[in-house]
Amino acid sequence: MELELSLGDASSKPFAFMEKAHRQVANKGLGFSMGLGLGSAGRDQEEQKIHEVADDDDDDDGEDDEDGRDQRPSTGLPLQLDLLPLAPVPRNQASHQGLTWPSDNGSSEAGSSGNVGLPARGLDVNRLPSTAVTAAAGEEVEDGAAAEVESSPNSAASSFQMDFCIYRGGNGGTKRDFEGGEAERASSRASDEDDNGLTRKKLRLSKEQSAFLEESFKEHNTLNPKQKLALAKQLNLRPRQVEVWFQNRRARTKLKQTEVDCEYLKRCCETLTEENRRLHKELQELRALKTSNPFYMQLPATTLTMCPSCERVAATSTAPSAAASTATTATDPSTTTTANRPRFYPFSHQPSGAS
DNA sequence: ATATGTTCTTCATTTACTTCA
DNA sequence: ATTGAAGTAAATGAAGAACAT
Repeated sequence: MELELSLGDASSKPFAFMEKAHRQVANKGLGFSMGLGLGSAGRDQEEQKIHEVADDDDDDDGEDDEDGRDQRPSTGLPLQLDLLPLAPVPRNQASHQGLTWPSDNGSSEAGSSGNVGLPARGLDVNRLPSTAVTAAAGEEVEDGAAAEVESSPNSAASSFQMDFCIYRGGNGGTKRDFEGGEAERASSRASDEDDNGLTRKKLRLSKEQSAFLEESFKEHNTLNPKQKLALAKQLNLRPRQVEVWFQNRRARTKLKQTEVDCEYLKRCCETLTEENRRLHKELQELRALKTSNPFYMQLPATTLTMCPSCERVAATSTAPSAAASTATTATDPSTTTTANRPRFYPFSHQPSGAS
């Protein structure tokens, strides 16, 4: 039995303790290992682990690796519902997880999937009317890529774009209905932006836009530039909005994971407390045994040892003479205790390999 | 090898907006 | 109908890493 609480430096060997724990569990079901890495190491994997299952099937196709930076082998991390931050993932790590994202050829593929049965109603709450967009194109100083999208030949007429118009529709339960409120809000936003660029207007994404982004996020939690542009085009958003949405989404995922981690650690703490209580009790019993048996009184030290064969824990002790001789010659007690000292095994058998 | 600039990411924070009492 | 607190999520800016030159 081994109690291991690892704090920090989870990046050095991320799964060492997990392997140990799994071995022990497999052996006798008594192993308990707990790893806790604190710090920034491996924060990226939290999200990745969450989606690893979904992404596993796609790891090989690599259709999104055209820009070269995203080409890297699969990490092959084991699927674990553990809470252990892993080693840091290289940038754009998620890109290799292989989603079938739009490529250069006009993104019609993604567009067809992107339509997801949503009706095109020709009003976008997050975009100015096409004429206004044209007029305001010069004002898009925030994101040069947005202008690129707008000016792209592919974007002309937006035959494949999703046109979102429902503002938190359905049971989202806003007080405003679409027919009146949305058009008004959209136009009012446009006028606000036109009035002064200083007032930051937060553009609420529609339910459909959020759902589509959510689906995309399930496939990948990060975007490469092409994916970002394609998504933006599909959703009729600025690329910067898509990027920000993914950033915030990753933050939410991490926050949720942190909550789960806290819950898990709480349970682990309770378990360890209970284990500690049990070990204290066991220690008291052993001390009582020691005082009641004069044989043990002559031994210089009593330690708990696990039998390598049966892995039962028992008290072992060194013989006085042997202990004295090693004490005079040994430079490193930790190495001499097991290597040189004759051992007393209180088990019913002699463990294999024991001298 | 080193310095510099660019791009991208995460993180903490701000702020617009919604919901509810 | 109004208001203010609380919650949510979009947006911002700083800092750092990776990469190219």
